[in-house]
Amino acid sequence: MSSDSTKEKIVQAAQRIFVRKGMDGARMQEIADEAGINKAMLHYYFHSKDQLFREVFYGILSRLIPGLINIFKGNEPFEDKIEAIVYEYDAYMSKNPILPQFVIREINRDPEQLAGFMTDQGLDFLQIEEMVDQEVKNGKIRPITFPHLFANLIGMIVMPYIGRPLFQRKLFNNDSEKYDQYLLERRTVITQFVKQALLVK
Amino acid sequence: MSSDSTKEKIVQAAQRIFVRKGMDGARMQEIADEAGINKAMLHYYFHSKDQLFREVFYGILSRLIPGLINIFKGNEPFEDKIEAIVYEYDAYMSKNPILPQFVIREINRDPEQLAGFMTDQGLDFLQIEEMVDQEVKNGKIRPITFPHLFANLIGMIVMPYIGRPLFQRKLFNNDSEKYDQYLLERRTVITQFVKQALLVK
DNA sequence: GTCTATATGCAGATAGAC
DNA sequence: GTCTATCTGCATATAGAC
Repeated sequence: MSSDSTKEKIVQAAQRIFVRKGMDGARMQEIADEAGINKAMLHYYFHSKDQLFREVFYGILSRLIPGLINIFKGNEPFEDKIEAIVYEYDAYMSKNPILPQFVIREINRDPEQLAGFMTDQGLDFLQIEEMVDQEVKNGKIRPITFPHLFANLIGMIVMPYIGRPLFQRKLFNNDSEKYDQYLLERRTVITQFVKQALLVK
Repeated sequence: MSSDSTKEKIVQAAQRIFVRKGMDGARMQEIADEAGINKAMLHYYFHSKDQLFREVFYGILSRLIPGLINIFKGNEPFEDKIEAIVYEYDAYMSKNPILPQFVIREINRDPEQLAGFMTDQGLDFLQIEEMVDQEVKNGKIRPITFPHLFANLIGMIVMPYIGRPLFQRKLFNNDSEKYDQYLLERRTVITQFVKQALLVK
């Protein structure tokens, strides 16, 4: 149907523009141009810019979360889960480099809704918390609580994407290819780092 | 002089408002109200909102950087430096919780200027890079390059501040006091985590 | 459903009196 | 230096013809 395809074109275009410019920097006109349609059509399909943004944002997010949940629910040993999480998350971000910015914006704009969305998606932190506690109790990893482990992991994964424009300049002479290489390295580096910090020999 | 004190009042007010709402969320009117003066005065002392923001932002930043540099330049063993960095940085952020958001915004708005500012302040990453390489070469710490160590450290420190509205909800039942407690804990947790990951026994 | 043209509203910036 | 009043521009949003 032609209506569906127009809506789809809009979403695709909005994704690209939002990814390139972020929510604030993006202009509805730009998105319309990118989609090859008229600005008014955006409002026909999505009442407001904010709604369009959220549609795109939660679309991207909802394609990430199930993978993470599956990893948590698996029966692999803890260290393998860590590795899988890092790889899954990082690979997804390399395809959607603006995702952290999206999340940060949404965290501050409407944390209630974001939290609710995660719950709806089946992301249950309490469950994971217990899992981590168990690992500690069983002497598999050094004592740490989930909130700390979580902040450590996400922080390490996300930081080079958030900081890229600065880091690339200050640390890699603004060499974009070297930075991409660096990003790839981080998967193993982070995994190693966490294992060394947590695994009891 | 009354002119100086007005300018100072503006900066103070802007700091509070920017900290509370971020650059985009802040309104010039709000800042004027907070300062108890007229909106036009803002433009008298600072030509534009952007300039005011940068004045505040770089003001806050310039009070952080010297402390960090001093730590790097000291002769303490590596692990003590890590600990000192974490404490210094984190303590500063607990007083300026919006700082990470400021930095993120500026990183994306004008990374060139930010990079230049850091250089002006005497923050030389190359120098630190060599220091880390030396520690590795001397077998004091496990192999890691500075860019990786840097991203790991900053990421872990900064993440709970960036993610607070979400983390507090999902991990601490929205209990603000518990979250403050958690933030305090992180200083020792991060230090421990990094030491365990890097120090060779 | 799709377009052109226009309205709305806001926030930053300026003019100009005192 | 400080104010009131006003302008400007832009970006979102809508009206209405086809």
